[in-house]
Amino acid sequence: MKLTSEFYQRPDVVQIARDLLGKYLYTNINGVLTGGRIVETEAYAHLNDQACHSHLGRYTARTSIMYEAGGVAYAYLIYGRYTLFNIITNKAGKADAVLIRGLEPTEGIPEMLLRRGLTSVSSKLTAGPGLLTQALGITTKHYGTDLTGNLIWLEDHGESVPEEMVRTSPRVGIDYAGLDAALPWRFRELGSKWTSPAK
DNA sequence: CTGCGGATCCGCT
DNA sequence: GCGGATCCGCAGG
Repeated sequence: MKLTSEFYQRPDVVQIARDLLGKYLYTNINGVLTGGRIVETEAYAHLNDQACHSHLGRYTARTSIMYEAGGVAYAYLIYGRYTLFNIITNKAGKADAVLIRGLEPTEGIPEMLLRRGLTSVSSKLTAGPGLLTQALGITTKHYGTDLTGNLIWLEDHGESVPEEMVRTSPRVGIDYAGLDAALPWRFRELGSKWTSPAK
């Protein structure tokens, strides 16, 4: 069943990031259904989380959508090249977000391969926040899309992810066959800035 | 108006 | 392991 606004509007963004593991993300772009199972997410908390775009509490062209009630898409361009897809959570005015970092492809694989310019399924298909958006056809045009609608949405298939498989906070992920690259190389603590790899 | 740096990925060494 | 690609949001003057 489709996730509802009640799911997205809960106050604990880390818990939502955790709960999103094992859920399914779908798009229906130009009549083509594509989707996959979520295996890695990352929580961004509104105030006092220096890695979060809304952490200063400012309302700008890019961050305005973050202040809407949970259940809308925040998509933005990074490095002039990749679109990243976030789910806005919490109540209106509480600008939390969850970045979707990794998917296990399940639906519309031929179309996703086409969009990615690949010929066979591998970790190159959807193991990374900038890769899965390309596979799903998500662009910055989808900024603000209602996730309870029929363009981009999430489903609960009743699958549970055992706690011992989960690495957590604020980045949460599970290991699984075929997408080893989904798991991280760098972390930050919730509330901190990014730790630059080499700079 | 200008300048800077980024929630990334890929290819080359 | 490292640099480059290639936009744009945002801050500062």
